[in-house]
Amino acid sequence: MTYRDIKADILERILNGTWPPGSAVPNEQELAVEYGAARATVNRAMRELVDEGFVERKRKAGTRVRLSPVRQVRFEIPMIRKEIEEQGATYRYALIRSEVMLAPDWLRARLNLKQGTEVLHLVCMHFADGRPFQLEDRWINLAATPQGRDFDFSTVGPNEWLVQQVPFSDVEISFSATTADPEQAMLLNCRAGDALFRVERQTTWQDQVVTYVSLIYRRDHRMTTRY
Amino acid sequence: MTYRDIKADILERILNGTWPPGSAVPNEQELAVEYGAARATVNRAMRELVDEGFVERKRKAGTRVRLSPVRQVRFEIPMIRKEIEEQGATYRYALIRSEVMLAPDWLRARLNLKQGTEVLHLVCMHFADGRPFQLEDRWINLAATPQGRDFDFSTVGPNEWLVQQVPFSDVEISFSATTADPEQAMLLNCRAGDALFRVERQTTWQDQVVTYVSLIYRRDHRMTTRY
DNA sequence: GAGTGGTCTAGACCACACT
DNA sequence: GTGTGGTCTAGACCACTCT
Repeated sequence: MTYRDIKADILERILNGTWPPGSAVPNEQELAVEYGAARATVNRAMRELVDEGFVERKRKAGTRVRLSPVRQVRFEIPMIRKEIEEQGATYRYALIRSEVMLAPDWLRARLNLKQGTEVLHLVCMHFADGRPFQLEDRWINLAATPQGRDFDFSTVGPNEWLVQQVPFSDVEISFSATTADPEQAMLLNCRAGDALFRVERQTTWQDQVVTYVSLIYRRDHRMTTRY
Repeated sequence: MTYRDIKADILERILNGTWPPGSAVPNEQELAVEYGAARATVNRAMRELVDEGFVERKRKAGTRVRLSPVRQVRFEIPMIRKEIEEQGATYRYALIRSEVMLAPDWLRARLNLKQGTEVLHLVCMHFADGRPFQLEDRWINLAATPQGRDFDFSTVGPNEWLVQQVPFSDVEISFSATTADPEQAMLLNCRAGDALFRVERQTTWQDQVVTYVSLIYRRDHRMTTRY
């Protein structure tokens, strides 16, 4: 019996109703005896079942099957170039606009920036087989990443540049729907007022917001995953 | 040194550039000696770093810091009642429409159903503090879940019923934007043509699709998470 | 106080992937 | 073949939390 077998067996008993939601699961010692395994092996199986949201454990109280399984989705966030190339399409990038400016009020409030902070505002397009795929509207905090001021983003996209500057950080991401304004409609080759799919991402490093970006896709775009 | 300390220390070295992206990390034996810990303890720390996308491991080849961080998002998918109640709002549910019918062609194609399969089509509203929050447009495969035919969904929502009836092995979920048709606009109290945020979910058990549901939110709805 | 899970250890064998 | 991670074991001690 490997920990995988034990995990699968326990999960089977949960799913087929042997141990219904809310019921107690035998303790590790008992399961170890039943499966003829070490307690550490049972423990690993159970820890993964906790991770996946099937059971809850408390010291002394023991292990119980969750009433309603807390299912989690895991998304990979690929780089746009990879995403397009993995679809078998040709990737093309274009810088539309680039300007250094004082952070506008809405951005200052959102990113918690001091008054007078300069930001780099970039608007870029990402094409798949020549068709507009993603509109990237990015704001880079120059107080956190001053080297961005002089970098030439006309051939390298800001995301590819940033991941080399700030390798790992804390990210808040959100998905929503929005409507196309006239400029967005022109760039994405749709009509003003059309529904668009939007991903917003805010990246923090050491308590300082590095960048805020709004990634806008045409209405028919789907982000899909399995679990 | 606990495995948490070891993990934190290794992560620190990755973040501060001691072990830059692409570089090799010492093997488990060496790290165990360095930290004065058992190899199993180092192993647990490293396994979590793999889970979190910071390093890659291969037998024989050893452990390397990932070049481009494959960052992953984890979403919890709460039940709608909980989602609303956790916002401190009052939840209300209403069944709008319920009918048994032959699966329409687009659904048959999507769910891979045989011709002549009967499905239950439900349209439901979920309200937060009396305001439309989510429109649920659900299709239940009666070949997989025949007991749904006679259940009364006027007080219990289909999701709450389903999780008690059917275990599920595989879920495909996708996010997109769509436009309100006249009926949706009326139910969600917005205008036809408005942008809406849509979550689609298809649930499979033992190679048979159990249910397909489209969950529609008003434009201002955001799904947010951190990673 | 006592029962349960959380973690660590030292040692072992195995499976894979590279040579 | 050989080096690496993957896993298991038996035993131990600890930390939380319930009574």
